[in-house]
This record gives sequence, C-alpha cells and structure tokens, in this order.
Amino acid sequence: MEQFFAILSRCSLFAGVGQEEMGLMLHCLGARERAIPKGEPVFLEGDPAGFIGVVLEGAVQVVRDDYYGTRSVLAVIQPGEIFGEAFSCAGVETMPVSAFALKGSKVLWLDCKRMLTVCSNACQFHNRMVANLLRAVARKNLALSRKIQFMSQKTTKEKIMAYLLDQAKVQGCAAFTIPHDRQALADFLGVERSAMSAEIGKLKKAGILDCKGPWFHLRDTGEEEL
Amino acid sequence: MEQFFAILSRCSLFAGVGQEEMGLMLHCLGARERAIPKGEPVFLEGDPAGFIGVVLEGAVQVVRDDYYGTRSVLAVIQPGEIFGEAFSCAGVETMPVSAFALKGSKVLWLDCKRMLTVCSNACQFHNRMVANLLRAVARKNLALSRKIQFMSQKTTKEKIMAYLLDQAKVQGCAAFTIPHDRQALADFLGVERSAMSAEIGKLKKAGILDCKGPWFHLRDTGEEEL
DNA sequence: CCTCCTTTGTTGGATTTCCAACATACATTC
DNA sequence: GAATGTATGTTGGAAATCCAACAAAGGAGG
Repeated sequence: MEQFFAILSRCSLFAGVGQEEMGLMLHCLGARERAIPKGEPVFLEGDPAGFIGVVLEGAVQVVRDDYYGTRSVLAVIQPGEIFGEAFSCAGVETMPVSAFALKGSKVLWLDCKRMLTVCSNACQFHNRMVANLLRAVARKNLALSRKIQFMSQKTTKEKIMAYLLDQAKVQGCAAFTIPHDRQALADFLGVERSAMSAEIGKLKKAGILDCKGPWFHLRDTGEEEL
Repeated sequence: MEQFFAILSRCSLFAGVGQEEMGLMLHCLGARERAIPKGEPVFLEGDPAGFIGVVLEGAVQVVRDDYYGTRSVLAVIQPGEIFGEAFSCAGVETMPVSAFALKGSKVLWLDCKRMLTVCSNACQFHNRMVANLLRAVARKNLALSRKIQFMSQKTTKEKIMAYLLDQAKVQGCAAFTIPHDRQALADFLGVERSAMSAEIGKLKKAGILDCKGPWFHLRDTGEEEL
C-alpha cells in the first residue's frame, strides 16, 4: 500500500496527513486494495453502498442507465480522486449508479461507517479526515450548484457567458484556459456542440471575447462596474 | 432557546439528539439566536463564511445576483432547515450569495469551526452531529445531481418524464403528488411553464399519464421491464 | 351569485435550437 | 508529402422553444 503514498497524499481525503499516520489510518479504516481489469465493473447499480472508493491507478467511469436504457456518463474518476462518497454519506442503502474501469485500475475501498465512528485507537487524524470528507462533499455540492447556474440560463450564448465569466472569476484573470475541449464543454453546459461553436463565433465577432483552443480572453466591454 | 426544541428536533443536524443534550451542544457550539425583520438581510454576499444557519421561525430566501445584476432565487429555507453549510464546510472565505428574511424570522447561528473541532466537553453527541451534517450535505449533493439529470434531458417532454419517473421511484408508487405548482415545477426543470403545460397535455392525450393539480399517475405503457 | 384573483391550459408567430452534413485546420503516422 | 484521424467551425432546413396574450377553471370574500 505504501507504493501509493504519493497518490494518496494528493487525495482530498488525506490532506494534512503524513505517511506514517496514513498507514495507521488505512488499517484503522479497514482499507482494502482491489484491482479491476479494463472494462470490468467496479461496482454495479444495486450493490450495497457504505463505501468510499479511491482510485489509485487507471481511471473509473461512473454511469447511469435511465429508464429507457440510455447510458450517460456522470463522471470520470482519476487517480487520487474519490467516488461513491455522496451515496454512502447520504445513507442510501444501494448504489443507484454503476462504475466501470476505463483502463486496468486499482482502487482503495474504505468503509464509510468506520470513518464516522470513533476508532478504538482514537487516532488523532480521524477528525481531520472526517473534516476532509465533509469538505470534499461540500465542494462537490458547490460545483454542482454552479453547473446548475450555467444550465439554468435560457440561451446557449448565456450559458457560455455564465461559464466563462465564472471561470474568469475563479481564475482571477480575464485571460484563462478551460479544462474542456469543445465537445466536453458542450456536454457540460447541456448544449449542442455545433450551436455552441456558432455562438462562440458570434461572440468573437462582436468583440466580447477572444479564444484559441482552450484559451479564452474576455474583453472589457465597458459595461461592467459602472 | 428551549422554546425551539420542537423545531430543532426536526432539524437534520440534530437527528438523534435529545433535549438535554441539545442544550449542552448549543452552548458548546456557541449558538446565537438572531431575529431578522421582514425584508432585511440575513447575510450578504461578501460576508465571511464559516457559519451554519438554522431557521427557527419565518422563512429565509437565498439569492444570487449575476454579472448583469439579475437576481435569481436559489432556495427558500423553512423552519428546521439549514443554510450556509455548503459554503462553510467547503472552506470558502466569503459568501458568494445573499439571503433575506421573507417574513419576520429567527435564525440560529452556529460556528462551523467549533462543529468540526473536538469540544473541550468531549460531548458524546458531537460526532453524531458531524455525521448528521455530512449526511445533510451529501443529500443535498444527491438532490442537485438529480436536478442536473432532469435538466440535461434535451426536450421539455423528456425533462418532465425524467422528473416524474424519479418521483414515482422515490415515492414507490405510480400515483403520487408533487410538491410544486406548475410554475415552480417549470422553474425547477428550467423550462417554460406554458410549453411544459402543453407537453403535459400531450402526454395525457397519449395515455402516458394522468394528472390533476399536484397529483400524477404514470400509466403502465407496457414497454417497461420486458 | 358575482367579482376579483390566482392558477392552469391554449394558441400562434418570432426566435432558437437541433441535427446532419460538410469544410477547415491541425497533428500523427507511414 | 500523402494519408489518416480528430477537433473545430459553418451551414440550412426541421423541430422545439420562447413569449405574450388570452381563455378557462377554480377559490375567497363580499
């Protein structure tokens, strides 16, 4: 397990936890390592919840099959990131989504109950870890709220602008790069890629923004902060 | 403070906490009661975060003013419900939204740091409370995810059906009542009320559902569970 | 019963989006 | 350099949505 210290130290759950303590805590949490071949399920809809997963290696895709059998990708979890925590912390009995390994992957399996119960060792970092978990869930919460803000805009143009203005604010600069390609951005905002592309073109012609690939620059239109 | 025991005992934060313990915990958390006249701010954008609010009486509206000054209502908090917890638990410095009292209201102000730090009294319910908080934040998380699922559907009809199928699943019955009027449902799903009304009419004519006011009944179309 | 008011359903034209198809740009590989 | 593949931009007609305005259905209060 020690081989993954570098990964785990970058995991939000273990922020502020040193290597020695991490080893103790993993034991105290009943951590188990699992290897999943490419394409195989990490867990399936209907499986009991109550765990928190950490991707150590590879990548895991979380999917939901709707009523009509259409599959949609909810998230792709990279090494150091966690999954399943929202369902487990919310106290749902069984997972309402499934997850599959995109590549050959290794995941760490933590027991959510043991996380929330005072361990017999009374390890000093237990509280820190719960606070880390709470922070991670709360941050996901804010990310989801922001996404809803963007999606709630009426037109494609407004959705793009809401997203870009937020990015500029978050990154603290009118010039910034975004972490999505055009297709992923369109999916994220819930719009058509081609329509979005057309709107971005209009915004460029109108002098409201400039962009090249993932790089954007919002121009000062003189209307703000009067 | 004891006068609000009935309200607080229904608050998700205090689930499983008895009246005597609640009094001790409120003291231990540095709880303060505040009265806010109708229309006055509960907190304003830019105020320091780090608190968790509980509405004891009245109602509180959380709003966000976007870049262009347009105000949108993010939530209405009723007695027994909490607010501000996502921002405080996520560790943001200042509130990115504002809140106003819809009526003359009383709110309880809890210090988030004291919630997450082991109290000197080492009260036995402290851990329970942190778990309750985590559960509340995680549940909000799931609610937001579901909303995104609905809003991600392409057409108005698909959004309505996704919502209604989810409600039927949650309520465990093909016949159920929803907690929104038509306007609120349209706002929630991010569609036009009139367009939604028209689509609901079509679905009724097609025999896919029946409804009257807030009551809906999804008919078995024979296509499911083949 | 009547009026006022709110909620919900209906309609038609302007606007926007969707969709498929194609054009262009750029990187990779052979 | 040619061939290939991927990402992005562009276009036009079909479809859906938006919007405003009005119609219909109920509820509250006189």
